Amino acid sequence: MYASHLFPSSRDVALPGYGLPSEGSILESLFAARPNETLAAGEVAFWEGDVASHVYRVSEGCLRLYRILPDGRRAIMGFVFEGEIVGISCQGTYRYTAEAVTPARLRRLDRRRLQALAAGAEHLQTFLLGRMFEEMSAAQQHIIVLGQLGAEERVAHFLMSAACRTGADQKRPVVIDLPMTRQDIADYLGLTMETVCRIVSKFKRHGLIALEGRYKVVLRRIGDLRELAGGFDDGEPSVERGMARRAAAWAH
Amino acid sequence: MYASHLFPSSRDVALPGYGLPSEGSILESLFAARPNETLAAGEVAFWEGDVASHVYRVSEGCLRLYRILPDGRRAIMGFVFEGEIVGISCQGTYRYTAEAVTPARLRRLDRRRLQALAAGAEHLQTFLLGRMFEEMSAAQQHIIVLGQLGAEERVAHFLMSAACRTGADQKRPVVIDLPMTRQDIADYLGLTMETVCRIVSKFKRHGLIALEGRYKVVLRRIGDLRELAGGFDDGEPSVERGMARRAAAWAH
DNA sequence: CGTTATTTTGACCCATGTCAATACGGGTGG
DNA sequence: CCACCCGTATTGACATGGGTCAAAATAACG
Repeated sequence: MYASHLFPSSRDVALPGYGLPSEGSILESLFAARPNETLAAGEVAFWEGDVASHVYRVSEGCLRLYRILPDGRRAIMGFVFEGEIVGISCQGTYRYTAEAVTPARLRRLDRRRLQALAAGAEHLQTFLLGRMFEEMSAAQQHIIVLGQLGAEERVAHFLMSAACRTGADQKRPVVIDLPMTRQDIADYLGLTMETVCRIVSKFKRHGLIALEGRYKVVLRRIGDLRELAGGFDDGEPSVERGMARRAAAWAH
Repeated sequence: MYASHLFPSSRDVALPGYGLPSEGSILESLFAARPNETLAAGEVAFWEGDVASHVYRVSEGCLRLYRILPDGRRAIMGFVFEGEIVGISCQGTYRYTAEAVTPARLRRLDRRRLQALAAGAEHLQTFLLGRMFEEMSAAQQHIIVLGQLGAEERVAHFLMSAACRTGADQKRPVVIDLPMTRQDIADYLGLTMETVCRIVSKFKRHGLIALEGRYKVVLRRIGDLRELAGGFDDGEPSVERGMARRAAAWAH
């Protein structure tokens, strides 16, 4: 059940979304056998409150996951990209609406069937559980971003997360795709669209990034961005970092 | 109901098919067989980054769960009270430090042993999984509080959460215990101590609450507090609420 | 190409943070 | 049991980050 060691902790735990790459699992073959459904931009895969009957794998495109508060505010809980899975950590009903940012395609697995399969397959069970741990970890990371970081830090962190997710991490100029709107980013980071714009512009002005059209960003000085992001990342704390924190904790 | 990360109570597992009372008591009896260890206020049960070797049940007192950022900021991820369990949703290493707010006592279960037991006990497995879902749900709730709510809303939500957890929810004047310091509350809500103070004072001035000493609050007008909290709670969305959200989503 | 939604920028304001001074409460020792 | 003391909480004055409202610029798409 808690066989964590079996799973290499993924490096991309801090990514803005809840879906994580799923390569290398039997899940892949299960999904591959399902039809590839199409979603136009703005269409909804499932609604918050719906019975969580399926687990989805995005084969193409990008989804936003959000909740609408009673007064109309929208909280984006995450984004899901190609190759990632959504709907695993739901119980009973979905906790957010999943809507296509771009035209998208996805395959769905029946939850009950998946559950039944997992019951007999130790490693599938462990894999799913590992996924939940990752989502939990990502949620905790997001809590820290929203609770502790200022606007610049949040945007920098968002860019870094996107970079990590895109794969290329340390390499110099990384180009990342941000198919979502500024408003989406704002709703995800707990800021306004205008603030996101200003900060992006500022980063550009200072040469940290460059824009290529509306939905592509070149990260030109990743080190500086990481520093701006608060200097913390999402991996398991290394020994030294663990110690550093312990020391910091002692200080007060 | 109102959040619960704050107070992830182990009793109110109200989701259909998960966490039946008897399932909980298995875990209870496992814990009951363990020695009751003592922690002085300020002592640490485990550190962020430590190998997550045990699961703990607080038999008395209150713990704060936190992470320290590289620059010294402290993010409190939650509080744990008597009867509650901590450490279930960790993988490999603990993701936060657990420190006693008050003098506390707790019992620990070896994680590997629990794992082994769960492997043969379907309902124990289900129970543990249900707890993880709850923690996930609570984390998502916290994300919304931090990302979308203003300072007053956050404090109101915090008080409501505490009230729900204390049990009495609808009854008029509810007295709640807040053994943590204002700074703790601030670090939990992503505010400053001063802001928390001002808002508490304001609530008092307006007759929403009354203070009894430093660590007890009387909620005198729960309805108003709930409204201030943003009018949303943590339960499964009801049908109407689901529809309302859907409508709101359509609006744009 | 033109049309329209999205983004960007600007001016202004407010909520919340910061810094600093008191006040309070509760634990301790006499 | 009382009084003192120190850490915590509260309040105040001021600064500022980020929100709001509005206008202008830009890019995506037909």
